[in-house]
Amino acid sequence: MSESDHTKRSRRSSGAITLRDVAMLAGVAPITASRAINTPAQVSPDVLRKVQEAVQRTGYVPNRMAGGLASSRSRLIAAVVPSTVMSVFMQTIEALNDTLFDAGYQLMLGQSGYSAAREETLLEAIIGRRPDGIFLTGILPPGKGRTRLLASGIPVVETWDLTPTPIDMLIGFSHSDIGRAVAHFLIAKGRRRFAMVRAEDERADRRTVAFQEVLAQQGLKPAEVVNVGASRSLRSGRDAMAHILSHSPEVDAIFCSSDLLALGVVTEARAQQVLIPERMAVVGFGDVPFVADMEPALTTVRINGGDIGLQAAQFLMARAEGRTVDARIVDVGFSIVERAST
Amino acid sequence: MSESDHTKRSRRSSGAITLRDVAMLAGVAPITASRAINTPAQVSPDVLRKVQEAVQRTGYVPNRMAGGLASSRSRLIAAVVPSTVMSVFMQTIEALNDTLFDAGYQLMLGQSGYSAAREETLLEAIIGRRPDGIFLTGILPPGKGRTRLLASGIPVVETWDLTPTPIDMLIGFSHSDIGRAVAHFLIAKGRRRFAMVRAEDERADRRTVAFQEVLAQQGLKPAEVVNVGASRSLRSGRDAMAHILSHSPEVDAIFCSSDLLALGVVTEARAQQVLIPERMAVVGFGDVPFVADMEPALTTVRINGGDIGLQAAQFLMARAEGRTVDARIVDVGFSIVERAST
DNA sequence: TGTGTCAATGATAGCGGTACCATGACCGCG
DNA sequence: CGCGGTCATGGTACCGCTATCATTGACACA
Repeated sequence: MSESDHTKRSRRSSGAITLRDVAMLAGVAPITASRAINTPAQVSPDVLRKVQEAVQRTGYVPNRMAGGLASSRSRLIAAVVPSTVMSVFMQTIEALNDTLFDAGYQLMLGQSGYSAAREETLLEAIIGRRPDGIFLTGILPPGKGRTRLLASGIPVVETWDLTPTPIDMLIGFSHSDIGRAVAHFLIAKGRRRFAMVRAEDERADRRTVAFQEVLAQQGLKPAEVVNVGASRSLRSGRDAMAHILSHSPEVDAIFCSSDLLALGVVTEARAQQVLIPERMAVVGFGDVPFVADMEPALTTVRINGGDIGLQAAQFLMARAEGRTVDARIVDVGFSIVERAST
Repeated sequence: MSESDHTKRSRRSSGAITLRDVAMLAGVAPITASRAINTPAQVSPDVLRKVQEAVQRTGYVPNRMAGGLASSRSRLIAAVVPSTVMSVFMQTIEALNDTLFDAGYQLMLGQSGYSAAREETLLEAIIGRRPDGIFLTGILPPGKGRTRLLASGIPVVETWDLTPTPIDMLIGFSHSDIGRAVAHFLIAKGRRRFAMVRAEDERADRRTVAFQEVLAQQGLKPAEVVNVGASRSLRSGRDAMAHILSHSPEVDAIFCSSDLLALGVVTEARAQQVLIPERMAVVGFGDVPFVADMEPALTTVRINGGDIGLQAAQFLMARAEGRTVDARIVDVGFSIVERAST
């Protein structure tokens, strides 16, 4: 009845409420309290009620680090993205996170910053947490990181790309196909002199190469390529467009490696009174939410980023729970959304 | 010398390499291996070398769940954002993550989705991981979540707002001040009939109220307020602008609650041949990276989001490491960046 | 009445690390 | 030469939870 009738805690204890406290209050063994919380069907209604009451009264929040350590299931999923700001990947991450959260998983986010060295450190940090699954944007090239990941045995989903040799699972689409499809699309529209505005990125590379191949097959001149490097801003798009207009005035169609760059191209075009689509067709990439309502509305390559996130979450959770995933490689495809800029 | 001269592992073991394995290979006790890895200064050069070699050979990655459990330091920081897609907060999150990562911390991301119920569940999930710190965008209103957070004893930083009664630490700015400042700014520019385009959000509320107060003080008519609800898209901005133009044609200045809405307003203006800034001044909020290069460049309220993330990271790490933070409330202020839209 | 089955509960032994304390070697010093 | 102090290393006991196996009692059935 006094304020000090509880046993003294060990010096090492963090002092927080533990399952033991709840069990004591409910008058059951810790393991029974654990069952009442995690698998209520396994305990009697009476015990269940008492434990729930004790949880309420104490404000107990289970320590998931301890639980994870004991059960080898962290209920943590790690995601690696190159960047978070204004990135097409965020729709995927949002869908991933939503799906995971509703199923009781937590998301750990890591930024690789488009740098291989950083990615390696990041992977090590991630593996250290023993997540139940790892989500990667893009494909991990062979190297130490890939080896480590393989050795860790953690389920992995690579996304936003296609390869016959994924680490584990894969949900993506073919960048080469996109390059080809856009080339055919623009040629069918009557365009003949092309330019590309692209960031430094291996996937943009493959779109570029495929795009150029189609031009060559059709006996057209290769596209003028402006590489804006790591700077994926609207400004870079504007600068690239200014460069194209002054150095290659004959160009009548531009394929950009992101919607933001395309927005820059369109913006510069307007500033210089270049009519879109009359004099210049512009195609973006990503179909981020706002490009449909721009003026002119942007023609772009639509990727269902949310779907990638959703499926990735389901795959990873399935594997975390011991189920098998049969379709390990999923091609979600893409579509060219034709709007006013072409 | 054979392939089976190692002791059999317990049935429960995950089978991964543990510190014990490394220690055995190096011929030292586990605790010594631990020291070699975590506090190399405490061991002899000889032992250090042997342990490092063993780590290399085995590909050992420490289990941070176990470490965290034993030391009560998870090296995990949780961040709560309303949304990740096209959000002004992502610059803050990027800076937060970068700073934390370089110091060996990992970021856990949670999306509250602008919903109080979800935020509560989220907080519980977060506390269960025993992070060393929690980053919140916005201020947590009194309620169960706040109580729980307080009870958990975990360092908390609230951000992007100001209050005299934070849970713990606070890095932000005054939304009322912004509302007032923008009102004065536009009045000084000669504008007299105002409108506001805003999303449903308590902080936007306070900017609105303060804005209206100034108008009242100056004997001006209250601003027309268009509330776009939860939809923060460019489309909503366009629709709101269309509504204003048809219902309140006398309006000559609009303050938007986000840059994206402002972009919508500007877009609709152009579509309807409404001259900006001649006939209509537009002010945004956030100064996201691309609005400076739009046409016309957007006048907006600049918040140094990166700085908030950086400082928040430093505060949380300081507290996680037992140091004290003296300035618990930091006002990072804001500025009105005047560009071509006013 | 014996016994097999099943549901509910409990005891025990870890999961993989680290805090804490103990030990022994070595050193300098009075 | 004895003593205290420092350094490197090790032993032990946890951190807070769950897997695994054991126990108990109720009940059905022969």
